[in-house]
Amino acid sequence: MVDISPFALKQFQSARQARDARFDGQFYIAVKTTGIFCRPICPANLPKEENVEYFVDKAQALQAGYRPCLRCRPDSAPSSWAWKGVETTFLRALKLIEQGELQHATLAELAERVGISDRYLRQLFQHHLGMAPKQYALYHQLMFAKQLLHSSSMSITEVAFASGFNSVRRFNDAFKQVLKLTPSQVRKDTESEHDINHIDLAFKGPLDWQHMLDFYRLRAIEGLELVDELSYQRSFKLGDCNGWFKIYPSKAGTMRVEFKLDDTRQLKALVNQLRRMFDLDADVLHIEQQLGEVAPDLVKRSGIRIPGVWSTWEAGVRAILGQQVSIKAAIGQLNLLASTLQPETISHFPTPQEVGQADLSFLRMPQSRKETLSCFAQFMTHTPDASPEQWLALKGIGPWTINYARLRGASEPNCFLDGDLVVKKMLQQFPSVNTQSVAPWGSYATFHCWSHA
DNA sequence: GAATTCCCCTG
DNA sequence: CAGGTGATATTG
Repeated sequence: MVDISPFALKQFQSARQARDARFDGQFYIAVKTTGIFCRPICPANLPKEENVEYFVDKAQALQAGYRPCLRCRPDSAPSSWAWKGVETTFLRALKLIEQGELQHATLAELAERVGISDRYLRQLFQHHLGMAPKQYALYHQLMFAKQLLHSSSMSITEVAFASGFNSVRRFNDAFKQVLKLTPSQVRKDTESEHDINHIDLAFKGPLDWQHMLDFYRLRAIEGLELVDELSYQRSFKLGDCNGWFKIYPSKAGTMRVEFKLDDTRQLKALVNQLRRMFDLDADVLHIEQQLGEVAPDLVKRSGIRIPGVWSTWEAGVRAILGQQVSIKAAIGQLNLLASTLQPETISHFPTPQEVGQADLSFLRMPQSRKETLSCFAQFMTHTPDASPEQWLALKGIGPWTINYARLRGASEPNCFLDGDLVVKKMLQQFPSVNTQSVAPWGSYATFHCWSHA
């Protein structure tokens, strides 16, 4: 037994009895009679006190010859889905539904995606919400539709399609049944017509919009992105659909998005994209509190979220062009790339196809880097959904490039760029900060480090 | 609602 | 270690 203070022991004992979730991850309970060790929250029968042994680290328990419990999975990493259990499985499904997953996938597919049976998923919804998943999805679509009726100039038909219905009849029926009004009645009630469509995205907690704008401003591509004092705007291509948006804060806790879309059925996809890009779903207060426990002064300004890039492809290109040069130099090349491939007006970031087919000799950088870019473009043309990890196989793409893409392109929450120059410097000032200690919020730790510079 | 799985205890 | 028990999560 490794030494544990009598005080801590007392705590562990009562925490174990109560299955206190607050102690989850802080210690492990090994049962001598079975040779198995568990987390404090394990639902299994409580072992007798005389049969247990406590460990602060799972490695110690392993070392002592115990095997991890199959129910509470003490071996899985904290913050992994397996660790968090059914509660998060449910929340994950909930989020996917809110993102419109059930509009194009079946319940069975959704269930498989979160790793449980459709039967059990239904049961969970009944338990947590008292309604079926499909019902919840329907409510969401209708709320979305209602907002559009108020805030857009789209026709009722367009609104129906934009909110995931495949027939106007069905849309009208469902709308009337739930909201007790017809869509056109709602439309009539809104005061004035808007010449430009908009939609409001809600978020929780602080959001340092200036920090985000500054970040984008420094890296904006001329003609594609425009960052002014209050807003960010850009043109884009979403699948086959061209579009444009402008985003800025409106009332507290709300971002307003003005948009144009060739195909309004892509609106939900755009919304999902923007929520990721501007990190609107992050629980910032929770994250900052956790980071504050690691290093009290690390969080200098509150509300920092991850400024995302439109796609992992774009993030990859930005990372490659940014290898070993200043931000300014990198943007120069990006501008050159975009304006050369689209001489008249830049309607979107160059696609993998466009870059792959282009002769890149006009770029002013080492030949090897051009080859890397070209090679990356070919790769993304054929396997657009490959995860950044798989890029490692490509010549000229290393961990730094990949981590940057994971951080900004995929908006992964736990990418701590400890290889970054600025971050390295900050680590001397914050000795307690490292990849382990800031997990699972490494990405936020990275940005907080940068904000000190 | 039954069956299965998994854990803990005792002999 | 085998056999028995209780409890929970998950499935068909």
